[in-house]
Amino acid sequence: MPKPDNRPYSRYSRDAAHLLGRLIRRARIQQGLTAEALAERAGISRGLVQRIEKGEMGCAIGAVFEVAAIVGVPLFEASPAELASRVAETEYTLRLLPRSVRTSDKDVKDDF
Amino acid sequence: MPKPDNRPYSRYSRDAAHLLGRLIRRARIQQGLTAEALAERAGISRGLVQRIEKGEMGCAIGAVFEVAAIVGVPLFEASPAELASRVAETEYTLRLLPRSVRTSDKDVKDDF
DNA sequence: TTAATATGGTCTATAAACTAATCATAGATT
DNA sequence: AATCTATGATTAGTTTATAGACCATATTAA
Repeated sequence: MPKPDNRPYSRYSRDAAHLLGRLIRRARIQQGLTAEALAERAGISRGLVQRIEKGEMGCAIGAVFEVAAIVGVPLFEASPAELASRVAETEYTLRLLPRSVRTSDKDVKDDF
Repeated sequence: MPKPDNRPYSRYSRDAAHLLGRLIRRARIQQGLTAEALAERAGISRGLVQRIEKGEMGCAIGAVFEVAAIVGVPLFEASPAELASRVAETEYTLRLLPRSVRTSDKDVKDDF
């Protein structure tokens, strides 16, 4: 089951997708860009742009991020250089961690 | 064409997806969570968790954001409350903008 | 008000994601 | 070193997203 749209999504992830969609839409309109024009630049259909701007959970993250990049919505509040830097940094700390996890269940830490 | 993985993605969007995947993987391992255990909690398959952690562009944004939320990777560097606040704020400024865009092509502003 | 067009919605065909199962390997624990 | 298990990868089958065309409506500009 590929996670149908009526199933359990947390409010946090839904809010995040929704916010991203609205930020994209706002940026597009502020730049006087047509939904169709944006779709062309991103190499996707106008219908997909609409779904992205609505924050639908089924859209491919590649399409969403690409559109965001085109209209200038920053991802991770980071510039291109900062993004690359964080990728490298995360890649490094990841190498210091165990590559496999022992027990199946442990403590959860979703507080932030 | 739903944007096949060999096609033109900007470096920025690819870096963003890649970073998110690695952040998720790091958080999961730090919490001693098995890929399978994480998949169960998110209601998706283990294979999808693997693809998400690799930063593949075809994954549904809902699945990616949900997994991120579960392991505690902040989206938009924001807490749940901040996220909701930004949604409302964006929704508001969006209402002040024209609902439809006139000309097809205008100036692009992807500098940040 | 009228004309032009951007948007929103719906439909069908196609491409792709996703699941589930399996296998091989690497890693961790005793 | 030996055992147990998590991970990585592959395959086939199912479900879904996406493209593309279309129509109706709303919005903008003249």
